[in-house]
Amino acid sequence: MRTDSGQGTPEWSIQEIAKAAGTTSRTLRHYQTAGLLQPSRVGHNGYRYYDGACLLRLQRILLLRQLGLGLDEIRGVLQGRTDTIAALRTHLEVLLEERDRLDRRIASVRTTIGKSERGATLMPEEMFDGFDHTQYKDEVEQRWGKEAYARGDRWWRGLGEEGRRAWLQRSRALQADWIAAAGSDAGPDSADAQDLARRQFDWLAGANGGQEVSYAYFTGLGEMYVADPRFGANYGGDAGARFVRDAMRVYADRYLV
Amino acid sequence: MRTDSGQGTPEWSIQEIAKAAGTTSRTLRHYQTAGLLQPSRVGHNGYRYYDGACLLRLQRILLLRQLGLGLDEIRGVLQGRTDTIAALRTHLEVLLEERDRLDRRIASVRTTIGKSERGATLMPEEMFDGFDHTQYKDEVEQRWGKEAYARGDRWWRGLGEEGRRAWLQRSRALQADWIAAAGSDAGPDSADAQDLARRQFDWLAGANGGQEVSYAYFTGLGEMYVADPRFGANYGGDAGARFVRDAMRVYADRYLV
DNA sequence: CTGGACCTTGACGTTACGTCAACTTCCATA
DNA sequence: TATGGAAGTTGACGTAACGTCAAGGTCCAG
Repeated sequence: MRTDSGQGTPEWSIQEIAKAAGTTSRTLRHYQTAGLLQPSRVGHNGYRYYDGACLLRLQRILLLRQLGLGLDEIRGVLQGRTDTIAALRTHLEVLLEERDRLDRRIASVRTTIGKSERGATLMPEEMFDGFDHTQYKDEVEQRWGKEAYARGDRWWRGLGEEGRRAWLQRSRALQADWIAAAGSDAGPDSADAQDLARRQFDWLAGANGGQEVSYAYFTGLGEMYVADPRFGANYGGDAGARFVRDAMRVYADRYLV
Repeated sequence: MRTDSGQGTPEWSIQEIAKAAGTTSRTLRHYQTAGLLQPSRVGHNGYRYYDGACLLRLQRILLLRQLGLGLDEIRGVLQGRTDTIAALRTHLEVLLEERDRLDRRIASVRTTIGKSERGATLMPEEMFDGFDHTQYKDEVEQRWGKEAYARGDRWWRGLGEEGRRAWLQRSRALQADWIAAAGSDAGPDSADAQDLARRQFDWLAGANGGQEVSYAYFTGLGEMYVADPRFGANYGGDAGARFVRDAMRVYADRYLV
């Protein structure tokens, strides 16, 4: 138990002080190498000994730790470099942001579970050009008209499991090729880009349920890729979306007049 | 950009598929070593190539990742070992617990900031025998009487900064010694234990503001250490608290009759 | 003197990659 | 054809805060 080093100040072994503070000896060694807490004395055999001041300092460290502060921040506080209240305030903001992220994630998981339960293959809808038919139903109706949505939905449901999978693979392949093409230094009127634009046209023709793809529809869609980041994201972000839009416009001017 | 391996199935390089999916090539290599996603083909030069099926699988992985699932769980889902919905439900519970912990931590940080602002040295009061004078005011009054609380509070405030620090060091030293003694196999009536009981008595006499420490008060306090885990925690938990109580009772029977 | 408890340093594991480092391969251009 | 740059590869370290061996010294009671 307690020993007196001969100078009247009581001191304890590493295990004793660890238990007293409700932690482990490993943690104490860790704090030492981290520069947070030095033993008050080290025996000739290398044993660490701690006194009352150490115990107080340790309590303080553990309090801040349990509030979630990192060892670096705690070191700043202990050295007086940082004000305790300021450190806590900063920390609080981090925690609040963390909770926000967590809340959003929880909501996402919940809706995903809900959708899965309602029979979605999970993610097909998500991937259709960045559109989730169920989630964005209202928006789609507003943007393309009620009739267009219903037609698209019928077509989509009519594809069947296998058909949807194939369709998505084709969509994704097309998007990936767009991204790769945008990364090269070929212009939107290059043969490669125009080939992609043609595939894009065919792809849309297939998706439109037999409805024709007009000049206005085609170029308008291109504009939307740029305007709406949720769409553009599927084509490699802003720069990629612009490339797609330009290539589509060139194609339309050339073949859809 | 895209290449055709000669079998009609389109494929992409590692960078291309990474960009298309909105991630990095490093991540793809990582998923491979993690057993989540193999390239559809590996060139004679070691280059990885991915096809549309890979892209779909990757999208699925990334979706689950962004919901917060770990790679292990995702592997289970992909292999069909785990039901997707079941995995998400389990995950949701983890997230909810996480948020609970976060909420509690946020509350702790907030009250700590509040107390610090109101001039607390931060943690002195916390440590006084597990009591926070401000937080547990009502409880103390109920347990020990209004008068006793006021007297203790006056005494405490009268100590001054330096005095409080010294007092706390003494308290902590005493508690640590109790814990160490409880860990040895000496009984509550051993010389060591009785020496501690005497120090405990002196300590209480000093804290009581000149008020005498009666037999009932001393033994009652010992009982409370066992009954109230918040007190007992300072003496090493339940077993430690029992040891302290027993030693205090022996001491009281011997010297406080 | 000896067994067991306690101490030391050193090093690996944890999570999902980010970030060099060293080296090879591919491809377009001079 | 030589070459320079972009892109590919494997290997390894870093991250936060310790937990958990491993191998070996120290202390103490019987």
